[in-house]
Amino acid sequence: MQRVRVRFAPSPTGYLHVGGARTALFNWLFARHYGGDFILRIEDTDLVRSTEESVQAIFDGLTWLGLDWDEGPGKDGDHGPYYQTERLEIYRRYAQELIDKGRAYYCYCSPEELDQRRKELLAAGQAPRYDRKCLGLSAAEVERYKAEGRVPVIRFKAAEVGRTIVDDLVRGKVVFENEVVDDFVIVKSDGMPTYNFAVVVDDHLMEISHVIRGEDHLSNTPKQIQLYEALGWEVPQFAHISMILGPDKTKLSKRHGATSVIQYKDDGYLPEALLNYLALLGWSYNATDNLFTKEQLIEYFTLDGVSKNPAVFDYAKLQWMNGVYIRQTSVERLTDLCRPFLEQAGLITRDLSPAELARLTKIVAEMQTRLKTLNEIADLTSYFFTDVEYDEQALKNLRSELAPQVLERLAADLEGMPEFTQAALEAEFAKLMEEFDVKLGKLIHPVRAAVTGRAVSPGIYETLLLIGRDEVLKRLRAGAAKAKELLAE
RNA sequence: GCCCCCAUCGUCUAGAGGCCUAGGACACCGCCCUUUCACGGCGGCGGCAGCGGUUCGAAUCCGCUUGGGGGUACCA
Repeated sequence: MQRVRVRFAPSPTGYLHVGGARTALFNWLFARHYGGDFILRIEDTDLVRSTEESVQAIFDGLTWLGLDWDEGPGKDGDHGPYYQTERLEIYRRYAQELIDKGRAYYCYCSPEELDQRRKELLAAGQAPRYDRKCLGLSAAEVERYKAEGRVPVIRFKAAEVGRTIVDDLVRGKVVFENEVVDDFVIVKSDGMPTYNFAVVVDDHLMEISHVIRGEDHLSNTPKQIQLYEALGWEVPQFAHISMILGPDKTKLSKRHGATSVIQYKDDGYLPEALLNYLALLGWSYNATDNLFTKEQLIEYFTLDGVSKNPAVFDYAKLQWMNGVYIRQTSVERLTDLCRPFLEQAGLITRDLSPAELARLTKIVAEMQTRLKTLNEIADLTSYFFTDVEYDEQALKNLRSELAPQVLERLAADLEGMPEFTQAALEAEFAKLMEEFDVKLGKLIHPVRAAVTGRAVSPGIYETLLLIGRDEVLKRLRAGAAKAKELLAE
């Protein structure tokens, strides 16, 4: 078997989309599995839509996911350059070769004219294919067009009979009648190659062995195969993976939720979680496993496991998986990951003293089983850093005859306690349980409400300890006052 | 319009003619654990799009219908 060389070839016209990331991932896994090369190529021939920021977004997204490339921008190999706009001379050469071979020709039809004729054909119920008006242009006609100031495109002279078969690794043999492919443009009037042309030239010159890409490219493949054949080149292996859909089964887009890889980072997803989830969209290893490390994915990934049906992006499952990875990671790393979110919420500062960091780490540890995404950390832990604000449920838990008594009594006892420890707290609550003759829960609910302003928090002892004695006393007394106030109403 | 792809629980999927009274995961619903919320454990709900074939036997093969997706650009 020849050396495996695959590529991810995005066009830099926006952020890195999760669909693109999934294509990159499959290519990357394929390369790593077979010990081949993963190449990154930037398809920036659309001068209008391509931007520098988008190129950076692609780098950032891939890097965040840990998808490193063996050749590409910033990593020169023997097959560069890796930006198509830097390869124009190459495309020009092969376009000329096709013209010389009689397999391509200049076309002076304007977009407006083409559009009109296309509409006419459509209206007549016919396939909207190019009518070859410019195929046999005489020298005089060419001169006339030039005099009119027309700038030509170059069209490929497609086969008119027979059929082109795409032998696809995931879909099997797909047959296209050649009569359905018309003389498509290979070089635009601005001198840029079109996608179908550049992709063939580059994939050949870069010695790509397998073209793994989205299913939206399947219909273009016969054009590309005809180009390979006209140029006398070997056709690579194709594998078209299905699309990623939104919950309404249409192509995934912004209105379905986040589609940008970096958006997931900003929303508090771990890269390994997104990676794992993406791997499962359209690929599976066996009937039972869902969780895979990157190493396992590399070991298990083959095209056999790729399914043909489109996959709906399931935010709920991604979220569950993110929770799994949050629980799996170390508290230290989790703390580091949470810090930017807490900083952004204004709950902590960028620089923390060792004591502050130690406390933060304990707080994060308490949240580890409660987080689905990192960005939840701020809301879940705000009362550890700021004054309490009672929410509705907390107010309810405070509104009882027992509450003020319990809170005041507890405050008094805690103040005089020799040690503020979990054991001491447990003993104290046990004592109060007897004194007030109530179950533990009856005690805890108002205390939690007073101390956190919430009905939900970590275990009460852990919470009290993390808030600290002085602050606890303050909050208990404030809570007692609030409770009385509520009763008076 | 024409061409191509796809079709198993709500979702991702296992299933490559008898192992399927269709398995797993997420979601959902119960129960257990429990000071709340999570986590965890246990259980439940729920599907082979329809119709015709082929076969002793079909989720699995074939055809049609229906539904969804993609392409049909001087976008990629």
